[in-house]
Amino acid sequence: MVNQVSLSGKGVPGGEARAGGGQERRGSGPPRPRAGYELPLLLFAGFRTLIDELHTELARQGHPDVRPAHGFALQAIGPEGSAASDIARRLGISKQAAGKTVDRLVALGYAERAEDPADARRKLVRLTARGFDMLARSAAIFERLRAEWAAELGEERVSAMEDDLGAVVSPGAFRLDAAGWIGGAM
Amino acid sequence: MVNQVSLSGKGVPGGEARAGGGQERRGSGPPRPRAGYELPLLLFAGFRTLIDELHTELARQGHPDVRPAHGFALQAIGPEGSAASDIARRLGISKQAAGKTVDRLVALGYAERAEDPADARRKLVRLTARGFDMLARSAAIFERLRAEWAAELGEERVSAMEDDLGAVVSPGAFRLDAAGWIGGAM
DNA sequence: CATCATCGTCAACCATGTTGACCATTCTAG
DNA sequence: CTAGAATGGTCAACATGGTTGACGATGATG
Repeated sequence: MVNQVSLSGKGVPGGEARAGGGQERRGSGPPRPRAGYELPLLLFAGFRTLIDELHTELARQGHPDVRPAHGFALQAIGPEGSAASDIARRLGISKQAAGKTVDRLVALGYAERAEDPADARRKLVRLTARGFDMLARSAAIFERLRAEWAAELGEERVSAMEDDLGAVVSPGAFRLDAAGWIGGAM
Repeated sequence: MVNQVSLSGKGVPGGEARAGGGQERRGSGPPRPRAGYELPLLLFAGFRTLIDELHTELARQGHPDVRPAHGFALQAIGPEGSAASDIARRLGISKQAAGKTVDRLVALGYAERAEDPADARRKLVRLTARGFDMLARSAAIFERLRAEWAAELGEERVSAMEDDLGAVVSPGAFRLDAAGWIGGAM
């Protein structure tokens, strides 16, 4: 009755059949489309694969305490620094939540707060050298991971995936408020 | 220095240029690959787009209180029902957390607990009629969403995306423990 | 100058995870 | 058969990352 996800096995719906190369796919069976529920799972699994590898590698390079949510927040701060309420707007969360996240980043040594001489209400949040280091390493690691996918699938297939996703993704989905989105109060 | 995500705009990296059709992409500029950080963002945005539309539609069809995490949990219970500790293993979370999630699903009317006659320790968690209804509607909605993507991009492009993701995704990433993964204690 | 908007923060709360501890039950070796 | 180990469920305490509501301090504007 219900289109049940193949859990309880490890069950990548079509993934275990071709772990090695990347050439002879599509050509065995009939071209029946996959079940609709597999697409979101595959997208999430792809995202998660990249993020997990990123953080494994970051941990190896001296950033063991960063969580995915922190990376998003660091991106939201930006090289120029931001006020907490700007961060909140960019992440799509309340300014109180942004304040707590900044607290956490400060505690981890990735950001610091400074007074804004132009406006005594604001407190500018800036990346520390460690924050910049983390961001630079992240960019390099993402570059490497994409290159690995391109080596496996072919550059034009990765580009096609990016172009296609860019075409169908709703603009609102391109927000940084990944954390708390899944289970949260939406 | 740092490969900064284009936030603070709305900034789908290459998405706003082609919101309508899906034909004339690839052919304008040089084929320089996108920056590596865009791929995970696009994958997540794709996932999120599908899930957001699913829940918008579910809300319209009489399931306004379901969260993405609940869908995962219902899938983990399965049509046959499961013990809480099985659910925990499938979701990759502690049995205590699974118990709380089940509490929530029971409170929402999607699941119920029953004694297991064969083992007095176990308590079988089963879907209610409402739970089955939600799962069936989810499957139908996912089917429709995939068809929309196929209409926009072409069936072979969607299939290619699925095949390619299936090929590069790490098996461990295909888990149902999406909730809490991003910010959590990993 | 009075009013209103904005910035940051405090407090209380919710949802989801985590460990550790515990009891009841079942399985398994002797 | 029984003693000990595994297993299943739950309670309690805590962390994290959200939420709303309230509020003081500051800045902008009539």
